[in-house]
Amino acid sequence: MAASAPKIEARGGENRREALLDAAAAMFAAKGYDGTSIRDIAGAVGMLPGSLYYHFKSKEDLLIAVYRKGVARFEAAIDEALETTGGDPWQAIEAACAAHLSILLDGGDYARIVNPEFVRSFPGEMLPTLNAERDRYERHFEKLIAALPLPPETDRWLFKVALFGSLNWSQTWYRKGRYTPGDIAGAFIGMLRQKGA
Amino acid sequence: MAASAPKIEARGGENRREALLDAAAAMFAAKGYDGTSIRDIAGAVGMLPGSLYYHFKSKEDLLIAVYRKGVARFEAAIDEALETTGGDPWQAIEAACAAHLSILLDGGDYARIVNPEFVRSFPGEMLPTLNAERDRYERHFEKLIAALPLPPETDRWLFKVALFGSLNWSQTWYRKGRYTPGDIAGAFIGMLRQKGA
DNA sequence: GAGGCTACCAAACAAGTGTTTGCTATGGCA
DNA sequence: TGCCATAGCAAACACTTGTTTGGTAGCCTC
Repeated sequence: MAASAPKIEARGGENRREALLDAAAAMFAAKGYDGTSIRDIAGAVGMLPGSLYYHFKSKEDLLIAVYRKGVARFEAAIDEALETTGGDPWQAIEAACAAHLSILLDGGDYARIVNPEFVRSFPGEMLPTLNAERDRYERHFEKLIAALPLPPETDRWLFKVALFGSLNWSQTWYRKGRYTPGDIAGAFIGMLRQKGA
Repeated sequence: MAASAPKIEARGGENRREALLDAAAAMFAAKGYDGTSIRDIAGAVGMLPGSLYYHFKSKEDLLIAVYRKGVARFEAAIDEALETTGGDPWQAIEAACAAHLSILLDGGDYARIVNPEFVRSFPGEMLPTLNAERDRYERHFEKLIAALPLPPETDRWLFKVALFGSLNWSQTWYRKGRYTPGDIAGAFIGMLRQKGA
């Protein structure tokens, strides 16, 4: 991104763009990409539809920007979680899962956009771009799983997708109150952790 | 395709309705509900857009019909799987999971529609109707899980959503060839099955 | 105080949307 | 033969969609 001018944000410069991103994230999450119109988004921040095109060159461009911000939140959360965790691999992956869940469940609207099942409804040409972004994030978890003391017959790739499935599925049933992200992460890891190890 | 029946089937009674359902399922699965137009669906079976309204009274009505057919497939598959399974609870749930996966992964386009993450993009008023349909299906699994000899501290509800997450997530990574639905079901159940029990 | 840049308005554009309406060709039944 | 339900055509309806274009008020610099 071009960031060479340090003063120009004096008047609603970057704020308006950010407001549009927030509104777009909220409405995409609520009604889907196709279900949300430029007029909806612009209207939510008190703008006319045409004015949005000053900040984003197309609706797809806006979506990509929202998506990037979503992935960045996940990455920041597990980076922070892993910094404060000791060497025990089970503890490390549980912390990463808890961080993942905290963004997924309480991280606002941006997190919803990142869900691959959500992404499937997007215009096809942008799919490779978005998936590459996501793959990079998942690699953090692959490393953590590689360090786990699992029974030798365990397929670690299947382990990853099983874990990811459990985690991401929580979006469909989670309601605030009953369980915290930490509870869920602990329970899931507990189920997957063989008693002998 | 039409080897022995040349043109006469252009006016088939129930066949045309079924053809519309198939086309709708395929296009909903590929491009989403909003991304698919009545013209697309009607055109796919060689009909004009208005003619579709003879068979379905609205686009939402068509979607509900597709969804119902999707859920019915899942139910038929696990009903059949459970009939031929012995009394061992772990064996029973593994069979149910394998049946669920075989529909989810190789069951064609109808299966995709049932995914809740997909359903979230549907018009809001129909959500309760669709979810009730799905809850009924999930209850089969709740019964199977209730019969499992799990450690006493295990939250069986979290066990269910963890398992369901792993299973349904497979839609996002599965490609034909490497694993069969049976392989995946066996591996997932194996991971969740504590060695001591 | 002239020029230029930022951020936006106002209005239109062509294309596509779900749906309704009136009509018609077909085939079975009395 | 006449009747009637079936299954679909043809054309329009009112509306929404993403996007473009031309203009302009306010600020900053020279």
